[in-house]
Amino acid sequence: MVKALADENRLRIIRSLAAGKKSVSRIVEDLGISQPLASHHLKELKRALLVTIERSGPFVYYELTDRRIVSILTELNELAAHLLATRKAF
Amino acid sequence: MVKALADENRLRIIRSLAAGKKSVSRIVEDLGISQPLASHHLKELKRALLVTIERSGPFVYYELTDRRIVSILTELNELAAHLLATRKAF
DNA sequence: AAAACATATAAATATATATTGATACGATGG
DNA sequence: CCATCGTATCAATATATATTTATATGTTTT
Repeated sequence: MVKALADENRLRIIRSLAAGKKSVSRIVEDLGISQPLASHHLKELKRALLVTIERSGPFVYYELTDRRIVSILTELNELAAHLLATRKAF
Repeated sequence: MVKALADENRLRIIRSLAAGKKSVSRIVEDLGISQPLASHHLKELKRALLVTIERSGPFVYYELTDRRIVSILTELNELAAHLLATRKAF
């Protein structure tokens, strides 16, 4: 699960999905990445159970399985900011 | 930072350090990994500001910079357990 | 059924990261 | 000062993962 989070593009996808359910093409234009790349990362997120799928016509909508992931990532972000701000040296 | 967490051995090191400051050799025997490998992972954790160093004679003690990382990892673990328990299919 | 669109998969490549084995460095005790 | 112990670094290798390009699959519309 942590590995699924350890990628810039997947974190961006999660951040994008925090606003709600989205189709693949919507994610593609939101992030400005190629469609196969988006598909690949969505597959990884799904494998980690972080997102769920919903088909509707030709569209496939992805949605966060559990919004707790967003708050956990927020905590991690705050911790990182704090560590950066208070570190002694580079 | 998430990348620093995305490794089995590094998670084990953090779990081990949750009990308190430890020397490299202590970590090596705790985890049963080679000394260079432990050194390598400790370096990564340090790079991510997750651990701090303290030298004492020939020993180098590593310590968690901030214990919040432990609770965040606990939350992640609980979320993972929950997602696994409630998933619809494999 | 053909065309158009949305998404997924496959193959190829590139890149990053983990691991091992050998060795260097630094501190300590004899 | 030499030997030893703890730790770090280096080089080599293995493995995993991201990215791209091309193509396949499935759905809708006409």
